Amino acid sequence: MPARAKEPLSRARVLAAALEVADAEGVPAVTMRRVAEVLDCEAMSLYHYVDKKALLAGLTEAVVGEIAVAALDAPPLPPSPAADPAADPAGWRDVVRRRCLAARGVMLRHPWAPPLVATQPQPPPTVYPLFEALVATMVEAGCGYELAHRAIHSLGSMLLGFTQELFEPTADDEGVASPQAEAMALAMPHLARLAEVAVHEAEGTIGLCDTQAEFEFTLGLVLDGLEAHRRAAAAASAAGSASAV
Amino acid sequence: MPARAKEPLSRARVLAAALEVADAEGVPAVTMRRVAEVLDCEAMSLYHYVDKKALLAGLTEAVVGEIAVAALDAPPLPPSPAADPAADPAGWRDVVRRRCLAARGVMLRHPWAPPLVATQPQPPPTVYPLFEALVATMVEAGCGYELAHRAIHSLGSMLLGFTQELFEPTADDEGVASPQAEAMALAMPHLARLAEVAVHEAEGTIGLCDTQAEFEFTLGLVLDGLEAHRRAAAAASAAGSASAV
DNA sequence: GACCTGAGTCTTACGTTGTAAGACCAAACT
DNA sequence: AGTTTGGTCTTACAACGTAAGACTCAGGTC
Repeated sequence: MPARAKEPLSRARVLAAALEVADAEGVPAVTMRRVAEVLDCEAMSLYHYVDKKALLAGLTEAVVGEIAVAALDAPPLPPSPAADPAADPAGWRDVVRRRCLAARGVMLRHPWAPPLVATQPQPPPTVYPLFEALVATMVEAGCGYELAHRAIHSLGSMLLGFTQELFEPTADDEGVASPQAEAMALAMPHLARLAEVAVHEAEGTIGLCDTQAEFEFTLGLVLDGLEAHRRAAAAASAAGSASAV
Repeated sequence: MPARAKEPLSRARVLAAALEVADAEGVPAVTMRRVAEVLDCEAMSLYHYVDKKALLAGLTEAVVGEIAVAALDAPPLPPSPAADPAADPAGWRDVVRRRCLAARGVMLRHPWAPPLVATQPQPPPTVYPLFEALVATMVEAGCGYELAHRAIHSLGSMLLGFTQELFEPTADDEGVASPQAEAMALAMPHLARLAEVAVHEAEGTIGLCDTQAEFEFTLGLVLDGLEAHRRAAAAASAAGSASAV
């Protein structure tokens, strides 16, 4: 599908082409020549806009930007008439949760993204609007800046880490158990039992692990933990001001 | 430091050389020729043991194996005389916590590892002993297999994700604020405020974010959440068996 | 002894990658 | 007209992964 109508090159067009290649053929296929081919020009022409490093950095910028807009579009807070800060102490969790799920949705559409992001020396500036929104939500809900800061770290790392199927025993279970598999099961009784249980439970889902469910579970853990911290801090500060009165 | 006394090649020696190169010069430097140079032989000689893909897979296997032994060595459970299952309901958290911290320690010694692991199609078999130990600890403490399963996912993803400084504003703060930085601060008041607070707090630590502290905080969040689930499940099953009596 | 065999290593060679150097070209100024 | 200049293309090169096959040499067989 190359050969557009020869509109002029630009950094944006180069990055778009790179994204196209990455989505269709994976990051290793993103070479200067391949991208040039998509743009119907020569590889060396791209160097006026990016070299290889900048190309990958731009690609990162693009996905992260996509994540940011998806997360920001997700939930502009339900009606909330004349919202009083600290009036809706629990609602912030739903807002943050939905933003995280939206972000994860984008990651799933670009499964090559997490390792790419992880190799970049700097996070792209396109995350900042999302950070700002998350911090705003949390601070307005009565979490302090420290807690918001930690939340960013926790949630960001979750998002980066929750790509791979750390488990997934190659989907060749319940068939003829190979001798080595049997030996392993003997050596690791708990894992073997776990696999059985998981298989029993997984009736409906594809594969052994429902990664989406795992993600949502961990997300819930983290959000509940943050909320507990918020409440504790709020109680402490209330007690403090009460004793001051 | 090449030119060993010409002991014969072997898969193990090739992998050790690759690890050496990766630690000293990063993953991109791990080329067939570079590894061969360390082993004082020709690149093509390596192909009897690994090709490039297998080399990187073996490297992954090596780090993950290192993680597993470090985590397993960490805490063989404090004395615990004649331990009664479900007698020490909270102690499991410390065991798991120390294992996770040990695992992270290894990751920090090989900062190139997370993106490598994330690009591997399968997790290396060297994780399984660690998984087994973690599941054993949790199950014996009264967590069910489902909860142990989720814990593996949560903790594994944390470990993978918590590498990068998602934040770290290039360490050029408090100097002459560039006009663009000022514009950004205006557009993102909460982030600007957060940065101020973080700087104030970070007196002692290096950089803006104390990633180790963030990791430990999130780890605590997750472990506490898991413990809450364990307790809830234990209470429910106790009530169930009580009503059955 | 001579001979073969096969695992392990090395030589050579090819296609692909990123990119330096500079040629080329059209549009914009002087 | 001539000159400048920003953008594109040609050519070329070093480094990469690896296919093909030649070499080396310890071990077994006659």
